[in-house]
Amino acid sequence: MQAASKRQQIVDAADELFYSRGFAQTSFADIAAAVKISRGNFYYHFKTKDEILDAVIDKRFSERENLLGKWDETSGDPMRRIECFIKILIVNQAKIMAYGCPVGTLTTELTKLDHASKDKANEIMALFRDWLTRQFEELGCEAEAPRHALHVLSWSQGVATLAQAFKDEAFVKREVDQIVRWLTEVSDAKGRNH
Amino acid sequence: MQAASKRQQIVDAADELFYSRGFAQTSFADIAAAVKISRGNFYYHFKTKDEILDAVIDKRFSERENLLGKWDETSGDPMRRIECFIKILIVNQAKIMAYGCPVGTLTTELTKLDHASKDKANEIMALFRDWLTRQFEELGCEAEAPRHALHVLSWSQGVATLAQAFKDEAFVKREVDQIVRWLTEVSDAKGRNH
DNA sequence: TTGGTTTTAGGTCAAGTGTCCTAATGCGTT
DNA sequence: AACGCATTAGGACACTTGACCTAAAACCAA
Repeated sequence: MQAASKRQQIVDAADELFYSRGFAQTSFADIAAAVKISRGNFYYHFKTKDEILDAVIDKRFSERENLLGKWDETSGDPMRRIECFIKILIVNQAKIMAYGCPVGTLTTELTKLDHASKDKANEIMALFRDWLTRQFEELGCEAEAPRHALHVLSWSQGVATLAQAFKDEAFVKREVDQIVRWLTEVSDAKGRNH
Repeated sequence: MQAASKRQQIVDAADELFYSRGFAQTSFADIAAAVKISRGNFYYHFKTKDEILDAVIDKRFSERENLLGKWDETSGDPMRRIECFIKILIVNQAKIMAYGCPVGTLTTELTKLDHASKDKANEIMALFRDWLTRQFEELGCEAEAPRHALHVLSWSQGVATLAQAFKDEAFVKREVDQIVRWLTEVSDAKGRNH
């Protein structure tokens, strides 16, 4: 009948709302209204708010996992792949300028709430970190790979935060270009060693 | 009688709580309990929650303003001053790893809430940006000064975000060293032009 | 049609929220 | 001692929250 199951619709709506308003500031009623169901029906699908949060985190995790996996397959060059990662800042610019990075803002909020699922949310960040580490390893950076990975991740998080604060499109573009240049330097430095 | 006025005590307590738990998740009762006053007495000092928020933002702003001003006076070298700014990440490491950057997390939260005082909070970030711009100008970077300022600010925000996520002390130290090295390069490049 | 499962609507509940009021208390000045 | 002001306590209010229940509706297989 319906394209997506009601449960999936709820998770999708909650995902959007948690992103745009924050987890704590999104109520059952908000989500229910977004999916156009009653609050009672809502309870049928999810017993607690934390249950929805876990579902949203699971969704975000697997979506990111799929995206990274696709990049692994489509572009043979690890350097290209890291570039893809960085370019998310451009692709999702509008949303990032409005609500920040979905991953960064969620981990920050859940940590402040000292929420039971904060570690689970952090795993998305760790997914990025580990994927980036693998890319740098393939690039020939053995010992430096984990450090480079954190560097790129940190860089992009900073750009997202300031993009939200100042809404400066040129700044985002500039920083992305700069990361790519830095990436080229790292890659070239490795190339000279072979 | 008391060292600080009751009003000041309330603002201080609210400042701490807004930082550690977030604005929306801090209730009147929380603040009242922290200062050991009744909720009714609370209303005598502040009529609305937004009024407290504004007072907290004012406090944070002037505190940062004073700190930057002190650096302007004590160290004659703009390069030293920017270094001081970056080293906050080390000085406040414990709190940053627990709650993130006080300025960054507040602007993020208020933007998501679409709160009336979000612009006011952003002014603290702008204060940093403008101060950094002046330092880079003094360093001899004319046209690049605003760009360098945003770069340093963005860098530090990224480090704060990841520090909170991964609690990796070595990472923070490494990134701080790296910013200082980058700073030296920028400064040296300018030095050659004279 | 029947019967059973899935799904829905609507209402209730206790707890907590920001806001607001009033009465009482302390305290310094006269 | 008496007055006036600043400060405090405690409760009331209207409202929202997540959680929970029950009964009706929709659906589907036998």
